Amino acid sequence: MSREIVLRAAVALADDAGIDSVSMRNLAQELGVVPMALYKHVTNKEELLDGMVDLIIGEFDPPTCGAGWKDAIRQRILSARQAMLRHRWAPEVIRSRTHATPVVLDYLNSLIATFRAGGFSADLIHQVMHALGSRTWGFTLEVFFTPPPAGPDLHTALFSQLAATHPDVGEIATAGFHDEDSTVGQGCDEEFEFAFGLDVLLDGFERLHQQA
Amino acid sequence: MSREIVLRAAVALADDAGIDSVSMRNLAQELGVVPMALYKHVTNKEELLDGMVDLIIGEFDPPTCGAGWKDAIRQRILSARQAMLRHRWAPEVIRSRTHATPVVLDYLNSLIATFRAGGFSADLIHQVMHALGSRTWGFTLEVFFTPPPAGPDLHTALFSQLAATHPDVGEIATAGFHDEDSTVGQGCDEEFEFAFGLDVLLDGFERLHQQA
DNA sequence: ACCTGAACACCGTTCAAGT
DNA sequence: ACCTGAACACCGTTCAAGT
Repeated sequence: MSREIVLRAAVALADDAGIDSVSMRNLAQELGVVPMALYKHVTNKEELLDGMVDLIIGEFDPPTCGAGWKDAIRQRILSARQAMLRHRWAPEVIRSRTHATPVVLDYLNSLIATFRAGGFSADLIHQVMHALGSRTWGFTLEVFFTPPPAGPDLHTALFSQLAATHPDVGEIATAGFHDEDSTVGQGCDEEFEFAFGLDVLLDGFERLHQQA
Repeated sequence: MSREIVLRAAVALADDAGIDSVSMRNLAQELGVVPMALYKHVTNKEELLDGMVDLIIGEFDPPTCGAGWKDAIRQRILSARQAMLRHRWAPEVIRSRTHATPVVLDYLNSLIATFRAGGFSADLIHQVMHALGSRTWGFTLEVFFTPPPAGPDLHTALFSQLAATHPDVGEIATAGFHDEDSTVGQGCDEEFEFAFGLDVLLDGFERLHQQA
């Protein structure tokens, strides 16, 4: 029993059974231990979640050397996105963090260093980091676009209802499908959407940097 | 006692005492009613939160006619941001929604209609809505950049510690301050940051639209 | 038929009692 | 000194009993 073991068990539990089942009581039971025993390795639940995020950041690709700032940032952020896909609970936990751990600061530092190596001014880096927002962590907030977990038939029913009441929303929701065989309402290519938004921002940053 | 009264009381309670104090039990007590009485007007807590979001969307400016798509979208989203500033709990609640209510769909519809009136293709509108992400709701996810609620002296202490361990993060965090008198670590002009990121995206959308 | 209190199945965390 | 079980102060929601 160490902090490391507790954190890894928490990540495994979240991967398997979802983040809702990561309670102090449940995690303790998973480890065959009394709930209060966890508080020896973690001062409270917030610190447990901080530690889980640290482990996930550890899965991000290290910064690539030699490439320009744009490719380096792009690749780094896309690798962060892969980590989010492996741990679907991670975006929700990351958003709920208020405290930056040393591991978080190291990651931010390495992104900043990449922009700096590309000749960006401190002021522009500041704006750029804000503009990227949660994209630095490999996800964006897709509010209300996330389809509810349901069977494909219920899904189709919900979509026809949507198409009837809000035809424009229905058309836009299905536009840009890259898989022609995809069922109606099955969802679009999230990888493509993510990269699209990222590239609009990175291209904008490049233009602003060249103007300065 | 009507659904309207329950929802307005919930919004008022969240404004005054924070979203954490909006529990079914607490809200019922605020209304001088037994907890189970709320379930007459709202089927569960999720629906209560849905209704609260609907009320906040009702505070967004109506679409402006006559202007181009870019100004119209920009003004609409900045007005959404003002609503978020009046109800600081709203971003957290909006992010947690999985279900789009009719009010939400109407709002999305009106944004889509604005892009369509500007001549955007359905495919481009699809990408553009994804790229905007939570910005359509007047906020972005500023993970780990939100300063913890603390007195200004504790704040300065935390910042000097940050500057010692991660000087680059410290410099970038304070770069681009627009108020020269602002205390170290007091935070930057959030209004400016938000508009900056929004404009990088809108400019990118304009360029892509003109190329097509 | 409607309303409502107690109860159920949970939380995170405190704290005193036991070893 | 260390560990731990019971207890505290909460949740959202169910459900049966009372009117």
